[in-house]
Amino acid sequence: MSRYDPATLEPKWQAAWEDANVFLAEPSADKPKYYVLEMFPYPSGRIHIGHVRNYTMGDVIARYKLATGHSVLHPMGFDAFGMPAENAAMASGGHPADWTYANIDTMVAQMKPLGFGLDWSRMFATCDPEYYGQQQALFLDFLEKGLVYRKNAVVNWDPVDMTVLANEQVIDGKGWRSGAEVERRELTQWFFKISDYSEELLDALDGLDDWPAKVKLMQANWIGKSRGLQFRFATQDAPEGFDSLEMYTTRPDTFLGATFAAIAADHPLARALAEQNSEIAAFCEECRKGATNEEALEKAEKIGFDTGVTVVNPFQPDRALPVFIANFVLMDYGTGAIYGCPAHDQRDFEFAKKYGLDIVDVFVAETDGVPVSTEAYVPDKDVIVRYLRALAGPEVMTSYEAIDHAIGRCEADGVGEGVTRFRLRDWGLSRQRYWGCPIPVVHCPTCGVVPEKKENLPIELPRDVDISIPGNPLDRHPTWRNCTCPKCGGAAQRETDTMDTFVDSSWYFARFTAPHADTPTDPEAAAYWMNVDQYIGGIEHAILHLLYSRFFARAMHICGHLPETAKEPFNALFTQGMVTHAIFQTRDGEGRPVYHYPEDVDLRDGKGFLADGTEVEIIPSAKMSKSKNNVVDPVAIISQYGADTARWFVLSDSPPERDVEWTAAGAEAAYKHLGRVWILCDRIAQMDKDAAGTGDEDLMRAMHKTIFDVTNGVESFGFNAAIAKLYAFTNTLSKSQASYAAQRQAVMTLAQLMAPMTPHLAEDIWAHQGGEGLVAQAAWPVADEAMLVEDTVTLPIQINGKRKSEIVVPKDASKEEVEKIALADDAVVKALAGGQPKKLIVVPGRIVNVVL
RNA sequence: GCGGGCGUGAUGGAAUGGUAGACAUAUCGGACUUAAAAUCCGUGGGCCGUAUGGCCGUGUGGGUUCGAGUCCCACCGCCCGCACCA
Repeated sequence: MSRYDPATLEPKWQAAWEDANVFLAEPSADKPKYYVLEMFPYPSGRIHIGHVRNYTMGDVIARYKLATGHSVLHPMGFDAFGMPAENAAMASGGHPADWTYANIDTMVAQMKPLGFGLDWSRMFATCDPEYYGQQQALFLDFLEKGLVYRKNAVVNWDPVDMTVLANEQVIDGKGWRSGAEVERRELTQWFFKISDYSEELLDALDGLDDWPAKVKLMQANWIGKSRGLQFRFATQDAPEGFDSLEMYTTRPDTFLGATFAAIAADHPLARALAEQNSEIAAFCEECRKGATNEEALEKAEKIGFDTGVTVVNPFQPDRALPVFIANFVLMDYGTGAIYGCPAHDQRDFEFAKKYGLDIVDVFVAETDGVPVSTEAYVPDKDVIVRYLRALAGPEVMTSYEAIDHAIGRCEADGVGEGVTRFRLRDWGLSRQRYWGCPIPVVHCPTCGVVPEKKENLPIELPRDVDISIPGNPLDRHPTWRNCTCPKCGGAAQRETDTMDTFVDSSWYFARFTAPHADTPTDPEAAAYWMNVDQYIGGIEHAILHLLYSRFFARAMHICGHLPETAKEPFNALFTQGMVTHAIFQTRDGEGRPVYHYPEDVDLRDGKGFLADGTEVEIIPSAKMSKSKNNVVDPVAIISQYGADTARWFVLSDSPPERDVEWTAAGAEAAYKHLGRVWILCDRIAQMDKDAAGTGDEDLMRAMHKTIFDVTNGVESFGFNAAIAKLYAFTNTLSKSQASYAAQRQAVMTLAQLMAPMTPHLAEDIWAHQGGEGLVAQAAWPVADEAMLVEDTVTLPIQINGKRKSEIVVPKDASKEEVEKIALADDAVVKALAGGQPKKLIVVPGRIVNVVL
């Protein structure tokens, strides 16, 4: 043994762990359990360095928990349904299943050399019939409990390809393949009743102490609870049956600034008017153009059509407001009708300018009597409250109280009432696609929609489908949809829609507790392993995936698949950042960017050059993208440096919640450091075993301090800081003149502390020093508190808040003693020039501040 | 557009409201070498100074505090999400 050779030692230790079944998750009566889970990957084809970062973080936790005496569950699987498989099949002529399973095989083969402590015996893919069959069983249970229902909803429709498009397939309002302008079209679809749980999902966020505050805030905003006034505006010149229009508002300050009303193209009134007037009908069609996503709707040019109908605001009986049909009002939100206050809302202001509507400024007193003219005046809270108090009386202190005041008035007059609303909409799960979990229901001409019998599950996807043309292959399959009605036994048709892939990922964490059970979960296993103690994944899942999973856990509890305690399935959540990489680009003759691979770029003094000497532009920290040629392939990194270097680097350079930029220099540095640690270990192993030395005590103090710091770092996701402490301790150890016994203890402890991050190297050091068994199974070192405290502390002295000097005082010195020593300090004496300080602040153990 | 976040040396970053820049990389200087690489030692925010040291400094502008990278307000820039991408 003479050099660090990861290519040899890594497979060796991986085999050793496997032989010893180190990571097989087994319930234990006398150990606490710990379930650590990283968001499972989509089988895109190859693992990405971002996966390496994600699973390394989870692995650090898993290995640490194992070392601290837990029974650990750390599983891996694949989120395997979805559009990319269909797209790949369309492009290559293959089959989505073949593509998916081949990718899974490749990715597993790429993951194993990274040495993750995973229980591979629990692996599954969501496209396995064993998995999605249980998902169908869940669907049937939800249906029975009223947690799923059918209603109409709007989808993106490509009129040329005659197919439904996902939002990502809509580019600038046009279909990605056909280029045709996308239309909004209504289909009957299945929905989960997540909105029934709005209040609960919101309230329960309070109990999620180990979730990032920002994720909880984003979810709270997404659920969007509001208390407002729902009130009726009496109509004039409206078709029969439309005596009034219902509006909802949370903004009492805009009541009197209202100058127009707008309704959705799908509002019943708009539909009624369209029947009578072809111009209105044409306009409504126009409004239905464009994508369904909120961002597109918000950014789209606002257009309106004056219907000739007017309404009267109950707060302003003498003013008739024109009613427009407008493309920015959606039937799904609120009542499908709004009133506009142009003076105090920029969007309404622009609409009013465009259509020549009145602008009534109710805050004119706040703007020195100058009314709104070029843009809306949006008042801040204090201004609103002052205004409302003047309007409604001195008891009004908040906007909320003003709403209550208005509610009272409207209820007395019979024109409105208080309503609590949520922004959260029900979760539409129907997808008109092949590669997903079939929805297990049957459409019977006599019985209507009938749930499939559980004994017929799984309803498997047919293998023989034609993927090559747009549309749902299940829909046009010659025989698959033909079946018998589970109720009457007559000829019937299967539902051909499949489920949103978010359904697949909303309960996989529960399935991991009993991946082979013939029910969705095994109650005993679920009771033992749930909840997920630590969940780790990207911030991009902050809202949808995590909210859906929280809903699913509740629904599964209602159906008896999860215990009450698992209603919040993730005890702690950590959202990690991306791995980025610089883009190296030059420009072609027309100024278009040309992207260069990192291996073609020579970096010198922060500049990059091609082989011919051309300087390239470096765009740092860009998201990795195949088209930008800046993707780092973990497989190449492992073959060059080994898994431990990759693991060490992705943890070391940035805080885990932030993005980390992959650099060749950084990877090289990590590799060199691991090599130095190995050589250090080797040197200590060759020392004279009886060698005495100096500085044993100092080395042991440094060791215990490092144990303390690294333990804290691992516990609190401060991996980068923990690694910095390990660097410092390595430096200390390599300079140490301590005895062999002390140095051996230090290097073995170093190996233990590094083991969660660089497990292979740690095992090698452990074995090299004659350690017993595997370091993966050794107990985590414990810091000796007595070794952490020094006898004296150095306190900085500030004069007027600026550091000027420092003093050394005994660690248990009283405040008075510290004051005395501080006042005797040369710098303080000089600054005081014989006078007395105005104030003397002593923070024991921390700092002294002398105020002159 | 709406919601959320981030901003510290040349670079990645460290810092329970208490010594800003730990640790690492680049650079520069030195040792070793015929030389280079590797390795080791040192330097490593800016300005002034031979130096002891001094002044400035955490995106910008204000505020709170004995003390602000950290807390509050406004602004600028970048990133993420927006319900059929996973």
